[in-house]
Amino acid sequence: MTYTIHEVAQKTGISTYSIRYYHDHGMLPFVQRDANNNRVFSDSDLEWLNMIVCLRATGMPVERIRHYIDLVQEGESTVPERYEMMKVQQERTLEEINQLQEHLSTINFKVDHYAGLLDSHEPDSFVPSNLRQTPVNN
Amino acid sequence: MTYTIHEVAQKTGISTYSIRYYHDHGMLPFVQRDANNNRVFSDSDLEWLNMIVCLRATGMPVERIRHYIDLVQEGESTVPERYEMMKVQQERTLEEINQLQEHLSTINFKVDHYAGLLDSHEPDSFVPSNLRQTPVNN
DNA sequence: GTTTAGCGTTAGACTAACTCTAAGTAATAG
DNA sequence: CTATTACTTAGAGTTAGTCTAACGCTAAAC
Repeated sequence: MTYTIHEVAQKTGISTYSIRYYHDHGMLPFVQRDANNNRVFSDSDLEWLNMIVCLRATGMPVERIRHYIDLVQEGESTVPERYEMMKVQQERTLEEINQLQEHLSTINFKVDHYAGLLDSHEPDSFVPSNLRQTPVNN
Repeated sequence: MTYTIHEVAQKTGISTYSIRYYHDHGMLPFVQRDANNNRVFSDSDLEWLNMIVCLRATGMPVERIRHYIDLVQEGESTVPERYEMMKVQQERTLEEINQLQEHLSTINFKVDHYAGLLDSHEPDSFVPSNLRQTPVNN
């Protein structure tokens, strides 16, 4: 089964711009061309693309991904380096998730804060008069 | 208590470049200048900076953050919009964490895969001869 | 049989959010 | 009094796209 660039974009949710960008930067070395010079994607190219998306989304720079893909093509002797790369990425991603969770709780706090403010200004809600007009920080 | 830009960079882990960038783009409207035109940061500026970092790290564009900070300065009447902004950010961050967790399991899989490969090539490990030299995909 | 619509191509301009460099000022140290 | 240090600004450079313009090929419409 083969796909046009637009079909790939549809299937993966990645823009055609990005797909061309990845291809042009050596991250999709197996993509073929048809008689009309159009890119032809196979299922295995889609899998590669998914891997690229995974690595990008977890913060690996394009240049590193390119290097990783080069390593894969060089064969089994590069497994140790690939292993190290993936362990680094694993660590980085765990760290990133932790940070996001911390940021999320900051945001949760803000949401609750604003919800409280809005609630206390609902016309129907009762607020003791000595609590109205409290200074709102932010 | 006040701080120089380098002290702030140290305290927060944000580069002086970024701090100036945020200030220049209206996201730190309360930062003062000393007689020598150098930026002077207060503890409350540090808190603002932390909020900026939180919003940036969870994917809010600089322009939106600026807008948020403008809203805060406009006073209580903008609480509903700020509430909506924070709820959007909350939702987006939850989504982002979920995606990262999915990507992490892809990476975990790779790590295990490579660990297995390395293990089976350890000189001391026993591998039945009919299992050696299996084709390594990637 | 031409023309026009549709999908693809490339080269290159544009953008966001930094990141860095260069050139300048002002206080401080020797 | 000069040298170093800490800051300033303007503007160039970088990354990872994103978009536009100009063009090619094919297929359907007139």
